[in-house]
Amino acid sequence: MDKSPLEEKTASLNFIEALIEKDIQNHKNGGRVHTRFPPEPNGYLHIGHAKSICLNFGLAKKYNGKCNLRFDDTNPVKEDVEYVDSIMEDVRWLGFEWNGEPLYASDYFDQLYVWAEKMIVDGKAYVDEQTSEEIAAQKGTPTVPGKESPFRNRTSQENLDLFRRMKAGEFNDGEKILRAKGDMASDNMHMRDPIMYRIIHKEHHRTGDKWCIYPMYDFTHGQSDYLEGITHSICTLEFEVHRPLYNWYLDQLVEPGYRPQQIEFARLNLSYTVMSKRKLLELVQKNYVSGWDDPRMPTIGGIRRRGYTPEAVRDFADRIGVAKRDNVIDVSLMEFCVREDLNKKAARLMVVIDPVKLVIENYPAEKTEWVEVENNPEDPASGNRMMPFSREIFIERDDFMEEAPKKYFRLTPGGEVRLKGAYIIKCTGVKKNASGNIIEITCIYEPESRSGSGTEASQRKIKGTLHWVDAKNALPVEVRLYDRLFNHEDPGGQEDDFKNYLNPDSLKILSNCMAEPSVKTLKIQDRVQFQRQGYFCVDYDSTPEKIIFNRTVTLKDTWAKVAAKE
RNA sequence: UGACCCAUGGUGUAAUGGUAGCACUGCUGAUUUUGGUUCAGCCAGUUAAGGUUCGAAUCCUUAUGGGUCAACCA
Repeated sequence: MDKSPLEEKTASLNFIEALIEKDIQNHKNGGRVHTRFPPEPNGYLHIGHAKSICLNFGLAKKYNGKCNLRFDDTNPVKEDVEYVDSIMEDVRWLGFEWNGEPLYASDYFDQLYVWAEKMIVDGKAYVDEQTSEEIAAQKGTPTVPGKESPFRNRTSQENLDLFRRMKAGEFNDGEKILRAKGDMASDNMHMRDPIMYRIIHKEHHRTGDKWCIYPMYDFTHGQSDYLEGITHSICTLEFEVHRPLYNWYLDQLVEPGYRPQQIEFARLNLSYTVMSKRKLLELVQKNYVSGWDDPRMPTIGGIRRRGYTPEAVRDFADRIGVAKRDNVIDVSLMEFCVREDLNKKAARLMVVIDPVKLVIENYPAEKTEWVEVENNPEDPASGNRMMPFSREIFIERDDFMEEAPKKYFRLTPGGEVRLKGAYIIKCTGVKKNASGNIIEITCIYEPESRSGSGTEASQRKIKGTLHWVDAKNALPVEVRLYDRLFNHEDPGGQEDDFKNYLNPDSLKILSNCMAEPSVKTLKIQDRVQFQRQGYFCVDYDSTPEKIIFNRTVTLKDTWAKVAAKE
């Protein structure tokens, strides 16, 4: 039986959970927990949003509460339905289902308008008709107090009339705005007569041409939370300074009592990538990547296409924790999470990425036999499969060296190696072309050494085991080797352009890889392990004629480290 | 030269006045028909100085460092 979260004293809580548990114990809001994920539909979601999604939906789940999906769509200039659909897809892919229908801040435009008029009638808001430059100039700076607008003391009647005419479309964009009467000397810039409404003659993706005035974020978010009965309104640190305004608007508009509480946490930063919408957009627009879902992008679409599982992403979100201090998570933690998940789930396959032909001289020319190999040693239920084996096979070019360092235990001239699932072979020579490149390796095999035969020869201890593919039955496939997009830990935080730190080797396309015949049964997005190499998934571009794999992540490679040191 | 927020190993995160722990990374070693997995172990931390206290990572003060705030963006 699951214990209630409140009884689980053993697990430590993050500061938001601690706060929520205190609220539940104090029976605040009747002990309800209701969160929301409030994206603006003006771009694609990235791994930072995934942290927020896991947090908000995860909290609701943990405390038997609800989590709304609410699109913060108050600016028709930037927003589009295209994004709404992709955001819903991403949230669902991560494995979460929102409470009821998707909600929209634009659903509350009528109520917000009523509230705006109330502010005017109460003498707490006024119509300003200065230019944005004038307003900015008189707003002061964080260290210099602002000055009051010359339009600040109009009568309520005049303000109401002007505001209604704004709504009626009598003015052009930017001609007039509605401002709240805050405090132009406040240390908090957001309290210096914040703008409530602006004129935008633009069709809205949901309300069409009903409105030509649109509320600002600050005049929308808290009220939306209030209307939805949100208890804990979780957002990132940069909204901390907005909190006084968030609370102030509600205090002006609604009866004392229930209030949603804004709580801020530190956004996710990941090493070796950029997260800002602007920079990601630039990568797409200038074709440094193939699109928003390029497998190198930190977007949820990119991560999905790369082959990450939702489970791995959720586990990652769990492990990075939630706190208020700025942080940079090492991307190797994310790689760890996906390896750990895929190790349990991914079927093993033999694929030779950089093939070189190997001929077994003492193996009959016409013979093909079938050998049995495990699908996944970590999952006995996954069973075994048969692979063809014959005189000519492909092995990895890296798995042979004419002059090898001491700890190299793959194939060398005169050396022995085991072909996984098949026989022990011994190298007898190499053939090279005119330019000195190896074109063929020759070996002899030990006929008694077949794997699983139980013979003494088959049980001999051999240091190296290679993956291989039967040449006659090999299927050529394309493999896209992805690596980190940037070769600097913090490409966005440098003096010069972040694009100077793009990793030139972030994508290598190899089109002559040789796969075992069973790859034919794979479908788009299937995830597998290429034995000894890494985890791969079948790309969207794949067709039955041309199978294409994306490398999700390499296997940990102890040898690569040793070799690099030599 | 203002207000607010933050400060624990390389990274991230716990310890809620009472033994500084966990994970990732890195490094050893064992096991292994994946140089994978698994297992065992190691390196490494409370920004500083005062104060309160029997006792401080935790509370207070100051300093230092980092972050946020001056869109008719969210």
